[in-house]
Amino acid sequence: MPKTKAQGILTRREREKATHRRAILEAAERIFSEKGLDCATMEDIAREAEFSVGALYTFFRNKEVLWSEVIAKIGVDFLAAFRAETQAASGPREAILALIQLKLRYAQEHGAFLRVFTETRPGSRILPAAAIPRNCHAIYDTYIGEAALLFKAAMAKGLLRKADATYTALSLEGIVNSFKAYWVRNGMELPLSEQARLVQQFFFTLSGIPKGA
Amino acid sequence: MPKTKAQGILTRREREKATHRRAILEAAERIFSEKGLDCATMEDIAREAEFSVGALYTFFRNKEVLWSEVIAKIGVDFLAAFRAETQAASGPREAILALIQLKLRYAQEHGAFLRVFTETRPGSRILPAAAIPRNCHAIYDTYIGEAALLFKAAMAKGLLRKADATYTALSLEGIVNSFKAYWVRNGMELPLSEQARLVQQFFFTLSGIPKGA
Amino acid sequence: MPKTKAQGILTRREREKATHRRAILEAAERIFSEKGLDCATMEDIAREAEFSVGALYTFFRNKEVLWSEVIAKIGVDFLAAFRAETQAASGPREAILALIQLKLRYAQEHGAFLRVFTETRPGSRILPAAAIPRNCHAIYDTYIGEAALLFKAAMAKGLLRKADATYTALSLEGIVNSFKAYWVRNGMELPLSEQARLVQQFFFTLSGIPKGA
Amino acid sequence: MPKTKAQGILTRREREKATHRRAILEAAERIFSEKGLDCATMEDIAREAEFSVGALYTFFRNKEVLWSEVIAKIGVDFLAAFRAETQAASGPREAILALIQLKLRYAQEHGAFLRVFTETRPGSRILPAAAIPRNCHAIYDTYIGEAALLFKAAMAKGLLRKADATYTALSLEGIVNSFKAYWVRNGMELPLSEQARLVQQFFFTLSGIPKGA
DNA sequence: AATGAATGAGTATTCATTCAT
DNA sequence: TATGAATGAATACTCATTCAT
Repeated sequence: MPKTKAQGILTRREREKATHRRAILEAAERIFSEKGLDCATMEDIAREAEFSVGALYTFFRNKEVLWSEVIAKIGVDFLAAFRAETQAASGPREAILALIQLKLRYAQEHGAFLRVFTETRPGSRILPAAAIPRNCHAIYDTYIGEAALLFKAAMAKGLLRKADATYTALSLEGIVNSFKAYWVRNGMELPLSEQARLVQQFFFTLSGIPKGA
Repeated sequence: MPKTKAQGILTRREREKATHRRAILEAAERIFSEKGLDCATMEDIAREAEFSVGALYTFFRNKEVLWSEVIAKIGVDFLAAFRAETQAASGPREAILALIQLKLRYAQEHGAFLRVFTETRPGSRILPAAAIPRNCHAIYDTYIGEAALLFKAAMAKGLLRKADATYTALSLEGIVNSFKAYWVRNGMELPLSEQARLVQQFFFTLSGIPKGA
Repeated sequence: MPKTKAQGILTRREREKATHRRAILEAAERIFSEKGLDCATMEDIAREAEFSVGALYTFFRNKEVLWSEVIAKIGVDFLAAFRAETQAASGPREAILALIQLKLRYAQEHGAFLRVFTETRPGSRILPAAAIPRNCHAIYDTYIGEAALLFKAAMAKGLLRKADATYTALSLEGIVNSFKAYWVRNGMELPLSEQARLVQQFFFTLSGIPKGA
Repeated sequence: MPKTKAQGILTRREREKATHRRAILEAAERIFSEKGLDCATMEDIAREAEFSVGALYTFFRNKEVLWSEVIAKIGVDFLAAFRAETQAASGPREAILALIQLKLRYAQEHGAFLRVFTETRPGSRILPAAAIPRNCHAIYDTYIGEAALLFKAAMAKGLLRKADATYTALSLEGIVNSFKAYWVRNGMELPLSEQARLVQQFFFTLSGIPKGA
């Protein structure tokens, strides 16, 4: 039994354990985002993390749990970044641009992962149920809800045409995904800033209100 | 010894073979769209098709090929339907509505399948390469190209704001996908017609040009 | 689908399948009786049967089922042999001798297997429940019940002291097991006939009624 | 530096060590008798003992050794109890009853453990050899030898029919085991005293000499 | 001595694919 | 052509054992 210690103070042992856990999670994310849940093997992940297979199971009960934690981590991180960046923006227009940039950056860095949040079917032969999406969907819905508020503000300011805010948020989601996939499929390696510019320009052309109107 | 036959005339043997092939393809589509490439087993498909596993291999070299043919079939069918329905439409506005309805119907009937066409990563532990998407991407690109022409015509008629036609096509794609996923995730079982109405209304609110402008 | 055939007539395919199934069952029995349920591996059994591991699963859903079928087979065979041999005996005394010989022979040939029938605890890390013994216990109880009738007849004929017939049957069971284990532990390799003679002599000394009484 | 100490006087350290060792042994017995050698894990035992896994290895080289010590402890305890209780008995008849009670009590408390002493085959995938039984068999043989003397005395007193004393001892062993297993299998939860009465009555009916003979 | 995280060999099970009939 | 039994490589997960602290 560990010796008594002040609360909140982690022993070296505990700090190390936390570090290792994080390392495994990060390795898992790299492997999963490269191969997907089914194609990634626990051995792949162990090798990437430079741990033994057994170690993975010290931290995560099984592959599904590991997957689910990876997903949740990305979702939580994304939500936090979304809040931070939109609040830091000087106005609705800038916040929308920040959102576009964020989505593109995450799509770039986390591969097919973001898609998981909008996935509507099982996706694993191990756990046939859709247990994972549950918590993910909640995070995603929160994000969409907050994004909708942002669009509402933009509409109030006369930056966007008036329309249902949630559907507007979903529209931007869909447009970013669609454009991004198009660029990847066609091997167009535009810099992120250019990608963001294109999406923004297009979105405002579509739904923006012309200056002189 | 097969009897000599006029070209274009199929023997009973050949007709049967074609029928069997089609039956397997259809069974495979049902199973794949329910379980996905990795979770579906060849035995599942054989059972659904009421053939033996061996029979599957007489028609399709391996699982990947079968998958790829299923995908291609859907793509080809979709493209044909797209052409038929847009050409039958009385004008660009009606053609766009037809396109929306078609996409929603396919999403409904073919589950996550359409997503495959925009998929940018492997997806199977068997053939890790992205060999499949190749032909699929070609079909998809053709479709996007033709849809772009449709949007160009709509812009020329003053129905839509002027913008890059391809990106406009991609936008509609993204919006339909996004909305559809949202409805599925939230268990909203709207009738297809209502779904189409919502998408259309929204798309035109976004990028349409008000009557009086 | 196999062509229609007269009922009860097996095709070559079916005959072969039955043969293979039997071969696997026999190999499994050899391995299980040498190593026990937990120590025996499916690969051991496959090697012994000269089949692939996969083949084992064509016939038996999993290791537990295979084990359980092996057990059941031995139990059923034993019961059949018990009935055949006791009915063939010229009288109760001879029937009891036949029973003793049979038990000793089975103990010899099937190793620790018979013990399974009297096992009262789980016995496998795979299936923690005691699902297997269920059917086995039924077979064993049937055997004990029929053996009791035999002892009742022997008592009626004045060959054995009067006592509860079931407990008498259990007593003989216990004595045979105990003696057999003793001989094995001490490396005494008596011929079966001698083993039977010793048990019989002892059992009748214990519970028989002296001629002159 | 350990302080010098008189022989036979244990330091606190040594006393504690002995206590811990005993605690582990007892925990191991509980777990082993519940799950058996193969199904019990070192972690199960550690948890039950409220020690770490590592601690188990400071006292016992490996699982087999721990198992073997547990077995030996039970055997040694049993032998001691057997000697104490039979010597305390007022005569052979009472001693035999005490023996029956003792065996039934041990069977009750130690589950399938006693069976191990008559086990004639390996029993673990770890150490495939039969190394363990060695010492156990010696203890068991000693017990059987001493029990035989007891039966010899009973025969001399005219309480039992004359027969080989060792086989008589083995017979009682077998009868107790057989009856006990029968009761457990059939869910009969007789009190120990009733169990003992039944065995005793039966044993004497079988091999006792009627009063009037 | 005690801890418990890390190791990695071992095993049941699945499933795409082949091939004799 | 069609069958389906047989193959065997692949993989998630377990657990005895070690060892740095």
